[in-house]
Amino acid sequence: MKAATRVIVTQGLSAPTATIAQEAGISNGSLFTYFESKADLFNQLYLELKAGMASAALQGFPAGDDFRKQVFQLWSNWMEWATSNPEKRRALAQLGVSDEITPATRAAAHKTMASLADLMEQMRTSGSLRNASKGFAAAIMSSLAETTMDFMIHDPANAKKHCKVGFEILWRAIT
Amino acid sequence: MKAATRVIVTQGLSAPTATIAQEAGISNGSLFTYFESKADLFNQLYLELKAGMASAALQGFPAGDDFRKQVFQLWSNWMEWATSNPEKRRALAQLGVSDEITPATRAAAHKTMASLADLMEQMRTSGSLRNASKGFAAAIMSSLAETTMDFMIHDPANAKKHCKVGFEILWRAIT
DNA sequence: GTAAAGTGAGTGTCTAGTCAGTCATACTCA
DNA sequence: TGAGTATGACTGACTAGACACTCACTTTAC
Repeated sequence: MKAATRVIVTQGLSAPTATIAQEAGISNGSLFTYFESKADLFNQLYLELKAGMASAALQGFPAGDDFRKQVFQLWSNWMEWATSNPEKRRALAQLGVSDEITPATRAAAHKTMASLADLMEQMRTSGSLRNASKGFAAAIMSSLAETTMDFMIHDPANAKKHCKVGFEILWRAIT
Repeated sequence: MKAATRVIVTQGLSAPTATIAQEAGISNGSLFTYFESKADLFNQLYLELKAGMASAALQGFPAGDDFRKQVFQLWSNWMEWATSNPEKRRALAQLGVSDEITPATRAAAHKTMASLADLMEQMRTSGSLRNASKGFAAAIMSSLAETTMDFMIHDPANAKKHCKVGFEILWRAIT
């Protein structure tokens, strides 16, 4: 999985399986004893990365704290994950738009993010996004997060600032 | 270009050039008298689609009107373009993440959107996004627009509502 | 001694791009 | 007027290369 992530980042999804195998230190043949096909590898990887991202975002979530602090904690965790795992994020971006990823895999990935979705839903209903539909509100929040991550990674010198500004935009959108 | 757009939407960027040629009603060989390579075709198409999108967004821009109305006009135009050209948008999304599109093409595309960027910059400096960097603010606005488009296309029954809600979120973000 | 894991050359398939030749068109001039 | 001719668009069979996946065989682990 790590090897595939690295190779996808540098060569894209059309990278030969042989390259992935080499990067993993195994033969091309061996790869197919672990994964039925290249598409299967991609689907499993997508699922693993999504699950890892969600669990990182929810790490050490403060239960009783006030709402703004909770949301900020979530935001910080998410940004922390993104900045310390830029490769995973880039690979995920590529996999996400690939048509090799089956609807079933996407559905499974969505399930692993259920807690995250619940929290977003809570944010939506409690503020000015309440007129937005559930999915739309979640998508808006995700896209604000994704855009902020892009800029933190692309411009690390101002990462802290981007993180804060991004959060303020989110907060103004949801309250 | 139209044929390529249609084929990319249904088959992705890995569609054979022969399929694109067939869709255009010409032979595979002919295609290469108009485009040096498959990548060249993709780059030209990307540029054309981006330019078309920008010009559609700026169509009939009201010069003297009050600022909120101006921004809303821009927003409406953009959403109108997206909903009446879902194929172009989907093709653009695929091309945008492809590594066949050269940095030079991306730069040229950026240039064709200069007026749009100017307007976004005006929005940024005049409101609460003034703490955000220029690029970051523009990216946030674009991603709000893109997400809204996605939902308008995906859920046409509520398109009008999504359009309005999306604009309100943008307006709250920039004022 | 045996089962499991690993190997990598080989196979079948796919496709971008080529090129030798066809065909439609516009123009010339007897 | 229309046969001849030049031009360049168009054609599609073909080539060369790439790559996912297989399988007969080797190595390792216990």
